[in-house]
Amino acid sequence: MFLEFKKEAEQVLKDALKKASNYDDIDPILDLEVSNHADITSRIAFSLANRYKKPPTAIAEEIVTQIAIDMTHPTDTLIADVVAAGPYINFYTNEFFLHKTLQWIKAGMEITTTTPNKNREKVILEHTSANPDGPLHIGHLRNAIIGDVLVRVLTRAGYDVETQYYLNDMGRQIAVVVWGADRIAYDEAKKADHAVADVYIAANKLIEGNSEFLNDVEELMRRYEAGDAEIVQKYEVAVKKCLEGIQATFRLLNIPRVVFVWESEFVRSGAVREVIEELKQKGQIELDGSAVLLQLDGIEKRLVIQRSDGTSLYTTRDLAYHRWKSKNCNRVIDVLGKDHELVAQQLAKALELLDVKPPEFVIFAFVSLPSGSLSTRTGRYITADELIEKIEERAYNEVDKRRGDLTESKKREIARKVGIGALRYDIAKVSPDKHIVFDLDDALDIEKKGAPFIQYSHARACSILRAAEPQGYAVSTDYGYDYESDDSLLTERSEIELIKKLSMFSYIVEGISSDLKIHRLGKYARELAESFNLFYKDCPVLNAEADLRRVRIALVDCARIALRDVLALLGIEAPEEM
RNA sequence: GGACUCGUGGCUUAGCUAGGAUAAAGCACCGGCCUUCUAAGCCGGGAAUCGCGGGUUCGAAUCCCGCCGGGUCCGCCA
Repeated sequence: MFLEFKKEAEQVLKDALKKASNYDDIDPILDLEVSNHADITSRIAFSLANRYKKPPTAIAEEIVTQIAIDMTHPTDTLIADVVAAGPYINFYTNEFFLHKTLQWIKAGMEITTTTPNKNREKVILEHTSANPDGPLHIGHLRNAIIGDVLVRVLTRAGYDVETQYYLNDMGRQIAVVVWGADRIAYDEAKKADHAVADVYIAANKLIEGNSEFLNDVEELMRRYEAGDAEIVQKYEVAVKKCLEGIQATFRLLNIPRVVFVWESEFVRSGAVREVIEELKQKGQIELDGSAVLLQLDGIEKRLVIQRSDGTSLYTTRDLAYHRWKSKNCNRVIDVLGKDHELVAQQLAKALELLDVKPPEFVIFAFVSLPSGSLSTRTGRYITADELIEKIEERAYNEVDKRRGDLTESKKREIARKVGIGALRYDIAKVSPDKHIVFDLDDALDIEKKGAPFIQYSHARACSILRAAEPQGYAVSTDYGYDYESDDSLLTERSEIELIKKLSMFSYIVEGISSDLKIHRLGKYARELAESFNLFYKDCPVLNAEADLRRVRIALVDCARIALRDVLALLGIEAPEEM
C-alpha cells in the first residue's frame, strides 16, 4: 500500500511544480525517499536551488503552498499532510491509508507493479550450478540461498519464474568421477553425493602425475562429447547419482522445483557450433595456430571460442545455453560467484555480438573458512548437509530448553524450521558483495536476532489468535475505521508504526524484483518483527475493551499474515508455536 | 604486475547505485522488567576521527584521484 501512497505523493508534487510556474520547465526528478522524519520526503528543493539560485528552504515553502489535496471525502486521498521542513518537503499518511493497508493485507497483499505489463513476464533464473562431483558446500549454499530468495521474490512480484541449474557434465571433474567409478566402488551406505565425492577425491589422487590415467580421462571426455553411447550411459549414472544427493539437500533447504539443464545438450544439438560460426562472422577474430580467439570490446583478455583440436569450451557452450535461455523468456538472471565475473563480462559482450540481450548478473563474494578457501578436490570444505544437521541439533537444544512440555516430534519439527531458518537468514541478510569468513560456531549461535526472532513474533501472533478463539472472539475484517468521520480506533503509536511497516511489504518486494538485492528483505523482516513486538508489549489485545479488542485482533491477524509471507519469501517456515 | 571488489563502535553488518535533517542495527558488555495474550521478548547505558591522505561541493560514509590492508580473476580448465 505504501507504493500507492508514494505514487500519489509523486502526482501531487508534479501538479504543484506545474502550478508554481517558475519551475515548470524542468523534468521532475522528484527525489522522493523514505525518511525518519516523515512517511516520505522529497529533496527536490535542493536541486531546484542549484538551478534557480534561490535558497532551498524558500523553494520548498513555495512548492508546499501550491499543493492542494482534495479532501472533500476523506477516502479520496492517502495523504494527511504535506509540510515544508526547512528544505525538505514531508508527506504524511492519513487514517484512511492505515485502513486500506489492513484491507489490502487481508485480501492477499497483491503487488501492484509500477511498470505496466510486467505481470506474468517469464524469468529464467540460474543458481547454484555446482559441478556434480560431490555434495554442496557452504559456498554453493550462498549461491543457492540468494538464488532461491530471488525466485520467491520475483514470483511474488508477479513474474513467472523458472529455476535452472546448469549442469556442467562435460568438464574434466566429471570425467574423473566416471573414470574412478570403474575402479572404486561407491559407498552405498553414504548419501549419494558424498559417495561420489569420495570417488572423485580418491580418483584424483590416483591420476595425479600418472600420464596414462590422464590419457584415459581425456579419452573419456572425447568420447562423451562425440556421443559414444556406452560412455554417455556411464556419465548419466554418475551424474544422476550425484544429483540425487544434491536434490535431497535442496529439499532440506526448502528449495523446490529446480530444472537441471545438461551442458552437453547444447553440443549435441549443434547449438554450440552455430554460435561459433556466427561469432566468426560477426566478431573480431584472431587465430592462434588453429585455435580461434575473439577480441571483445573493452575486455583486454581475448576469449577462446574454439580449441586447436576443434573441440568446444565451457564459455562457448555457456553462450549457446544463454542464447537459448534468452529466446525462452523476458529476463535472464544468473547468480554467480565472484570467480565468474570476468567470464560473465565476456559472456555479456559476446551475446551482444549475437544480438542477444545479456543476462542480469547477481555476483556474490566468496565464502571461505578461517583455515582458507574451499576446495572439493582436496576435500577441504564443510558440506551443506553437515551444517544443516549441526544447526538443527543446536536448534533442538534451544527448543527443548524452553518447551519441555511439547512432544518429541513437535520439538523436532520446530527445531527443523528454526535451524534452517537461522541458516538461510544468516546468509540472506548479508550484502552479496561482502566476503564471508564462515565460522561454524558463529553460524550455530542462533540466540542472535535473526530468523528465530522473526519466527517468534509470528508464533506470538498465532498464540494470541489461538487464545482468542475459545473465548469466542472471531477474527473480523473490521479495522475500526469510520468512513464518515475519518477516525480510527487504532491510535497507539505502536499500532500505527506497525501498520506503516506492514504497508512497506509491496514496496520492498517491488524494489528487490528490480535491484535484486535480497539482503534488503532480511532487514525488512527484522524491522517488521520489531514493530510487532513493540505493539505486543504496548497494546493488550484480549483484555482490551470490546471494540478495541475486535480491531486489535484484526491487526494481529494482518501482522501474522505479513510475517508469515515475508518469512516465506526468505524460504523460512513460520511455526505457529515455538 | 594489471583488472574488479570489500574496508563503518571490541565483533558481525545496514546505509553508498541517483551526495543532504542527530551515521542505523545485531552480537558481546553493564543495569532494569515475568500475579496480564510465549522473556527466543521489552527498556536503559557505555562504545565509531565511516581504512589513510587529498579533491569536487553550500554540504561527502556516499562522487573523483592516490595510498594501505583483505578477497577474486587474469588457462586452448570448468
